[in-house]
Amino acid sequence: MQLSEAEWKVMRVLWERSPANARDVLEGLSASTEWAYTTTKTILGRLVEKGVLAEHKRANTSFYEPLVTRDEARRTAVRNLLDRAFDGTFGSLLHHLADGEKLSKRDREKLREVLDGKGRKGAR
Amino acid sequence: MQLSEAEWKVMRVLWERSPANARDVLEGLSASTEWAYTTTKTILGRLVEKGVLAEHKRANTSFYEPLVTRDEARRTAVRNLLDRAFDGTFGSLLHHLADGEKLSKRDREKLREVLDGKGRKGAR
DNA sequence: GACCTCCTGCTACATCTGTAGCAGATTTCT
DNA sequence: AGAAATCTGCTACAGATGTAGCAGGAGGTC
Repeated sequence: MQLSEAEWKVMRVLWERSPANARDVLEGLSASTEWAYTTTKTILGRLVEKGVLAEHKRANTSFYEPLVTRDEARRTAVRNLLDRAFDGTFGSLLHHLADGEKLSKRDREKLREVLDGKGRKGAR
Repeated sequence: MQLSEAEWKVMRVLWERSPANARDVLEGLSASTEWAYTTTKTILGRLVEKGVLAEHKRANTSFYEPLVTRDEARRTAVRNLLDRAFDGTFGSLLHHLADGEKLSKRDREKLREVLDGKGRKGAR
């Protein structure tokens, strides 16, 4: 399930604190975005339609909750990038990242670290 | 400059062999796509408009040539993914890749290799 | 020179995405 | 209860994207 830019914004908030209503999301976004309340609602609606969010009402208000984890969404996004721009292979992306992108010393260290298995969490 | 799915497809062909005309591109795509000739033309036109391709005519036919390198386009695409889905930081993506994604032994080796600076080309 | 083929420029149109307004129902405050 | 604040469901609309048709001009063929 591909997410659009605006959808990512909303999801980011909901992965932070979930069940949340539209008002909560709008506030959670306030740093990065200046949306009308209804804009938030529209995106939330589309996400529900896409099956990415669950919606349940309490009183007259809808509360939303992710049905996919952030990691799943990320995986999909990476997969998509791979297919579009990197021959569909990790190798290609990895090479690009490590070779071309301006990784900071920190990033390199960090990456080496995870590669070495430190910081591994529940090896999938 | 963000490229759409269809635009990537066309660019892929042109990065392989440019200058090429619409017919060439269509043929270069034939493996992955079953487009009408005019579809190819439309995308080519949009890419020219976006300033991603140069177009010059010989006789009554247009030939196209990339104005951005594949690497530049990839960089932009990665940056975009980062911003959408990974807090805008490499660290986040790297961690996701190394930790979560199912990297093959080969990929891990390769990654470590590039990290170590082997296979470095033109260390910008 | 007539004809067939191919190319271009323009137009079209459905879907997706970003953004938001409006009206009516519901809740809350006083 | 009446007013004020909210929420929801629907509608709208412009720009991007995917996909392609059509008509007229240019070039090659016999």
